[in-house]
Amino acid sequence: MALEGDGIPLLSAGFDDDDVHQLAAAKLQVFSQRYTRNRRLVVGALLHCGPSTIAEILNHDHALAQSSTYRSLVVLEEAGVVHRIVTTDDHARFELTEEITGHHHHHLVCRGCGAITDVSLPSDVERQLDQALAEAARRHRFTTDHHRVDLVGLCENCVDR
Amino acid sequence: MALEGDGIPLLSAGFDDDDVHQLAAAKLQVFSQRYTRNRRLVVGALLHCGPSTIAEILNHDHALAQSSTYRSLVVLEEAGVVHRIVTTDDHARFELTEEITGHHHHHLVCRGCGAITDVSLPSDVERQLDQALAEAARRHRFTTDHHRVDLVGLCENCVDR
DNA sequence: TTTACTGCAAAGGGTTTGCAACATG
DNA sequence: CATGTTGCAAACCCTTTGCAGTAAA
Repeated sequence: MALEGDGIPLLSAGFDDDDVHQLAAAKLQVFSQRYTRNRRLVVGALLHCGPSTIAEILNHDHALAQSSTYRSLVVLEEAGVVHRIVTTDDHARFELTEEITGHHHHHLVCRGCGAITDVSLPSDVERQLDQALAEAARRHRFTTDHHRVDLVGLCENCVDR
Repeated sequence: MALEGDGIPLLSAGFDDDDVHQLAAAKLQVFSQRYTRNRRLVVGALLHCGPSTIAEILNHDHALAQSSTYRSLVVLEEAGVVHRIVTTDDHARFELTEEITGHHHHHLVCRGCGAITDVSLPSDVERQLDQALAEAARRHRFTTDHHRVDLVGLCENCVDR
């Protein structure tokens, strides 16, 4: 199983690729959607490559057609299997949702190469932040879906170029 | 002067529109760029409307041509006068930078109408978050430009529709 | 008066969609 | 078999760019 840089498993112990696929299938079923070969390939690519652009997904699996991949991602997003990551502004990136991976995390967004690295914060910081954000939302009568904490900058490879 | 919902002035006391324009002109001058009528109009629109899309800027000032506005925003962004906000995925949004407004803040991003509301967090939360993020970046040898903390959800107007 | 900026219109490029063929339950 | 899914190619739409005319230092 893939391990994250912090030593935190991307998936909790016992979660393997099959579990992810089963969970994805179950989530699609709720929306009366089939877990087809293409959709499985897309999930497989994300499982294998982490946060990826469409181009990276297509490149990882030449069996996938571009338009179908876009359509698969729409369905997978609606079902809560994948999540669209907003980065700087070029290509869209997708990753498996926390509901699938069971792992809350944030992103280091490289403005050089666009790469995204997952990081997690100490749980006490996360908790305090959640409270402060909830309070801010309440003040503005804002209904929160999720929060987004990103660091924008340059990754190790791009910084010395 | 425009006041923020939290009762925190968007600009520190004594800052008025003229100060913003002077500061913008100074920042452009560093890059040998002129603070022209168009660029002033764009800054004026952002000053008046807050985080805005190109369409909103054009709508606010019918004297502005679309292509010129795009070009103005590129120059203003390079000079550190405006900042591109990445939201869900439709149109780009722009706001005046914190260097101009002197006010660190975060965003409530409405996935219904795309509206962006500025909020600020208690300084102790902000400080603790900064430390945790700096530590995460260090672990990954990541060079941070800035952090981004957003709440994604539905604004007051969009929630009951 | 030189250099940078503007505006129109056309091109670019990631994403979406129409439609006929296909596969899955 | 009926319905949902796929793939090709064309359409979309926000954004960028070429170029001739204009304004700013």
